[in-house]
Amino acid sequence: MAREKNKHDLILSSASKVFAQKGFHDANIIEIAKDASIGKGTIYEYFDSKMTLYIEVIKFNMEKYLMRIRNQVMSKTTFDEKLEAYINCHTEIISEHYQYAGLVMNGSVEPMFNSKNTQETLLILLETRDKVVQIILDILVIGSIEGKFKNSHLEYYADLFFEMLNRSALRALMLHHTQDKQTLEKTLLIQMLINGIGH
Amino acid sequence: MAREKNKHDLILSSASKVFAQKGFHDANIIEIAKDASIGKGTIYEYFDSKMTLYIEVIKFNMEKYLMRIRNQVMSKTTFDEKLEAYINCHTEIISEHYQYAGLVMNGSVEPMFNSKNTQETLLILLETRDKVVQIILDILVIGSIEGKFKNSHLEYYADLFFEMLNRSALRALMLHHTQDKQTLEKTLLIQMLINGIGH
Amino acid sequence: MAREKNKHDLILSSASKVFAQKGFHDANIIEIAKDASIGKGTIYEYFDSKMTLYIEVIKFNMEKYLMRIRNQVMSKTTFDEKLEAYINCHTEIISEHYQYAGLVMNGSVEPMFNSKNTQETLLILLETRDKVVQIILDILVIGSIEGKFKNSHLEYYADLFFEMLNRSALRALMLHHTQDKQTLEKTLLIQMLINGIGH
Amino acid sequence: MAREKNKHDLILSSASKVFAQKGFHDANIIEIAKDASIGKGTIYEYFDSKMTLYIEVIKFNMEKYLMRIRNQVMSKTTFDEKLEAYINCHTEIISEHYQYAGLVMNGSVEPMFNSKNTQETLLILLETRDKVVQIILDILVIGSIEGKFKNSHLEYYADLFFEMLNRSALRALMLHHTQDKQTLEKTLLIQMLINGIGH
DNA sequence: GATGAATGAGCCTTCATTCAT
DNA sequence: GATGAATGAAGGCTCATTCAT
Repeated sequence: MAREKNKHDLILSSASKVFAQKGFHDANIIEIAKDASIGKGTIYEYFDSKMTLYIEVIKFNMEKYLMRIRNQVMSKTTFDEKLEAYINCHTEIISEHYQYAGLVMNGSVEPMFNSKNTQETLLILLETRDKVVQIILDILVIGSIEGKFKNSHLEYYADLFFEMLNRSALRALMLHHTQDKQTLEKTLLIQMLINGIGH
Repeated sequence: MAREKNKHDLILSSASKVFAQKGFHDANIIEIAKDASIGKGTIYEYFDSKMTLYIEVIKFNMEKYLMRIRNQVMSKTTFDEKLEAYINCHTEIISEHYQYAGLVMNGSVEPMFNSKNTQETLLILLETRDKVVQIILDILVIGSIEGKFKNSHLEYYADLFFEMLNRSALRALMLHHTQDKQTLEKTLLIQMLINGIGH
Repeated sequence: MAREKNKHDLILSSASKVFAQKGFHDANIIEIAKDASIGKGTIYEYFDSKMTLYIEVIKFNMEKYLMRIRNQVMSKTTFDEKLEAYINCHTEIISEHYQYAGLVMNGSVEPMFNSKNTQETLLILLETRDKVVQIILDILVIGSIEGKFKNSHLEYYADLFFEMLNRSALRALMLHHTQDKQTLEKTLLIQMLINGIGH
Repeated sequence: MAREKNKHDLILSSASKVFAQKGFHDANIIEIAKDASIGKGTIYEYFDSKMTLYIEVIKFNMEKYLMRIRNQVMSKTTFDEKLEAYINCHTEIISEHYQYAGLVMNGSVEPMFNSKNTQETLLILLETRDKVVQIILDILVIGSIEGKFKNSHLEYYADLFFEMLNRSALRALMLHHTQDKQTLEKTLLIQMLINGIGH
């Protein structure tokens, strides 16, 4: 788990792993410390509290998630390529860290409902969500320019696409779909999004 | 809170309320007992543990949720009516108990990831989900019979409809959409599902 | 340690003992619980926190201390008898619980200097001190009536008597004076207070 | 804070300040280090432990306290002058470092009652006390030579004078007496000590 | 010698669960 | 059956102390 990072990121990485496996409450500081092969106290040298650490973990993962999506999508040029890049990238991320990627969609965080800390975390999630939706909107605009579909309510559709693509990926993971089934679903999904189920 | 229920259901009802407000970990047995105006110990006469109670609460709510959806949808006959009935009913339920209704979609439960208890709970959620998807499939079949769209991959589309309709409702709630915006989105959503964004 | 008290007073009694031996910081809840032969958690059924318990212990002891002094002094009638009763009673109390009796004089409490809690505790100590000084003043007034000395600045002398009598008792204890030496000192002290060292 | 001291005394000085403000337990090594503008580890180059440092601080202050008293008293010649010098000097010291000066009288140290360390500290306090009492005894002997009062039990009275003069000063500080009230009390106290309250 | 990052023992407090009444 | 007093395991966090640099 270690490699050559600084302690701060090492802790973040272990915390990310443990929080993902156990959730905020069932994760405990000792386990995170053990995973990072450091002492309990060291965590408190870098983070004020368990809650703070949790928030930082979320920020950390959202950052990584956004970066990866952006890089993949930007490396393509056409609507079809970009959309596929997005879907593939997202599916990958979800299968690696599905807890955190899922957070963007669920828009909910486990600990301390309605507390200030939760509000801060929610804000991060919503901001990340907005940024991803913007990426999809950019893709849709390209599709529109390519004449794939007409250009109305694209903001709304970007939102919906986001939900559906994510849901589809997450569900595939949870229901342990085969590779074939996933590919079929992906095709059907895109076809339906563009043409509706009427065609 | 009580009226004339038996203690078992009274506890279930209070627990449902408190778990929804606080989540599994932040909810206390004592608070549930107070809400039900009974003694702490009494809860253990009816439920083995906090975890068991939580699972029962989920079962209880899934049952209620399914029942309500079924009743509403069955009371209508055409595709349009049934779909609208489904959407309205679901939106209502979500705004009343969005924590629990949300569970069906998130397919995740807070406490003790990967434990036996969680597996049991997940099973309940997946079963409920399957039953709701079946209801939607029934609606789609009627739409297909009505000639609204062709009859292929309907099982898959039912699944997708479910995700999208739920997501849409949940998001409307979370983002505090106005009534007007909700109505517009609902219309756009159905239009897109049937016709795609190309039209 | 137990006898037949209610739990509240049992805890207070054990806490009094342990706090006296170790001071606030070095005393720990577990030891107090063990001394009272109860579980750690039980203490928190009766007291909100370690700090609260500490304050209650002080109140408890001040109460007992005042009561005892009052009873002893009231049971006598002449100046000489009352003064001796006061001295004897105080000496006894100090040798039994010298930490707490000492507090009245030191006017200082160990934990959290300048915090709200400390302020509250200080107030209790000062109030107790005022009440004891009043008892001594009453004794002095009787002495004055008896013609033992003239009646001026008695309030001030009551204050000084208090300090000196207490100090004398406390020092005797700390320096492990013999009974004889204590008796001699007591006599000398009273003599000096009344006649000064000039006679 | 530093000026030109060696590190050892610099630490002692900062520790003295912080211990006085917070008490032994609530004072942190890190705070002492910050006050001295040095690293935490450096303290352990000069002192074995927090406890050792605390003891050294007490020794340090007792030394300073004795020195000052001695210098002031020696600079005078008559009983009246010496006594006043003592009182004034002590009052000054107490208002500057009342925590430490108070220790001599209280004869108690906060941390670890009954431990070996505390015993060592107590010894220092008692030795200091003895030395101060000796100073007062010297003053009384001069008074006796001057014919102010007869020469019996002076050792005992020296002890009592010490207690009373100190108490008076400490109480004046704690109860925030005005300058006038302090002067009055000082006069009354000396008068009573010499003549008793009967005159 | 000076430093401060790292450590882990220790402590307060919570809360699910038990059980005598 | 109903209760709530009693319990103690568990966990977050602090801080004196160490030691590699």
